[in-house]
Amino acid sequence: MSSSEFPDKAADLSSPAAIPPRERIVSSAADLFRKHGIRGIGVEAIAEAAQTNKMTLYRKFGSKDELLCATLRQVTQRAGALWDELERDFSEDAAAQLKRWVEFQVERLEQEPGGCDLANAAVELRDSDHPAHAVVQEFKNAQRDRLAAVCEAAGSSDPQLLADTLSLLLEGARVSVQTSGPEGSSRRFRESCEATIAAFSSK
Amino acid sequence: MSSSEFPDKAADLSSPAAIPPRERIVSSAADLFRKHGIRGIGVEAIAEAAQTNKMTLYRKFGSKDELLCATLRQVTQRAGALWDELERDFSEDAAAQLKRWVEFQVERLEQEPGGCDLANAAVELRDSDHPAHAVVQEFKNAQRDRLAAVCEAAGSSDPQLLADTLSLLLEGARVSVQTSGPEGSSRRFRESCEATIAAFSSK
DNA sequence: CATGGGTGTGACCGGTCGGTAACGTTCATC
DNA sequence: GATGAACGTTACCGACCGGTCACACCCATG
Repeated sequence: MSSSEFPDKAADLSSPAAIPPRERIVSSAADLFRKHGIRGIGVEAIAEAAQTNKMTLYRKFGSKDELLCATLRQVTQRAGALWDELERDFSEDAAAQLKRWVEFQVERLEQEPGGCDLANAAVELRDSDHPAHAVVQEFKNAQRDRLAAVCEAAGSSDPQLLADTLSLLLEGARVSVQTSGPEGSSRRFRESCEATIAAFSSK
Repeated sequence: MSSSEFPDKAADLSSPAAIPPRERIVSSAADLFRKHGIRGIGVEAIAEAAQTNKMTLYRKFGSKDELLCATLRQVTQRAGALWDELERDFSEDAAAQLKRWVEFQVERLEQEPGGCDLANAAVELRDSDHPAHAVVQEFKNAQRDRLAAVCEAAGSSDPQLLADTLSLLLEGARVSVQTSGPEGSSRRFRESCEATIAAFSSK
């Protein structure tokens, strides 16, 4: 503790730079929860990963559960933003929008082999009274409704059932990646969706 | 430690009676893992639930991970036995077999709102090197293959894809129960399956 | 320069966890 | 009745956990 007090400022990319500690904590928490599970990581490790300490973490978030809910809410917001971006790319052809949605989910499936953070959290927290469950449930139903709107616009024979079916396929694919590996049923998620959409195409 | 050494033998139903301690431990472990998650329950509580103690638990199973694998293997065997039973009930009409499979899964969905123990374990244990992952993966792929055999017999247009699609629907339904509640997409699992099967019916 | 809010530091608390050691007990077998 | 395997009991270990306390620090504002 004497000379050269800031050894590798070059490696301090994007961490204590301009981003306020609260956001750093949420980002680190999301990352570590994803890697190790909620019960598998301690608050101290989260604080260190965020280049801060446990005390400031507890000043921003009253408890680990609160921090968890905050990270889940960030995940839902990010997912919502991706939806918005996707819809901006939508062509006017409503049928093409559904195919675009499928492609989008295929990409996420390949790029995020850890599955859905929200679903994983809900599975890990068996206690359905946990506040995180409300966040997850609200988000999942919202996602389904947005998808149903697309199905409706595409003029399928039974838009609600199509949305539910595609939702189940997606949820199943994102967990199958974890249970059966990348060579499991999730590998054919795209074809499953296409066959389903074709089956529901009106007249 | 003096008189009345066996206070309530009447309540000792099915526990220390004739069932050997090893099976009792596995059963209790399966039950408690299901209720509280793997990381959410301690070995001591498992031993007590099995009407035994930690020491004998560790004499039968070298570690908590070993015990977990043993319980997961029991789950796979039980599921395999249910499959066998289901196939014995199969009518000769191959198409009816698929409908029977759907009904069977609908029942499980309603009776076991906790989802699939294997999938839940895989989600909770993020570390893919954990030995439990091998048990889960092998089982999931075996289940898919058995389903594919039924699809093949039913003479659908693309039996493999149908099996993968139904697998995804099932996996999705079993996790959606936990993420979206019983009023989520899993509510229409039966109709999703029926529509899918209809779409794949050959000519 | 004084103030005060946001932040860092380290020690600490009570509790729980997975796992082990040592010793006692039961009970069937020879 | 001796033997030995299987099981029970208690205490203990080291590690880690979520959460708190007291105190020092930095820095912008007045």
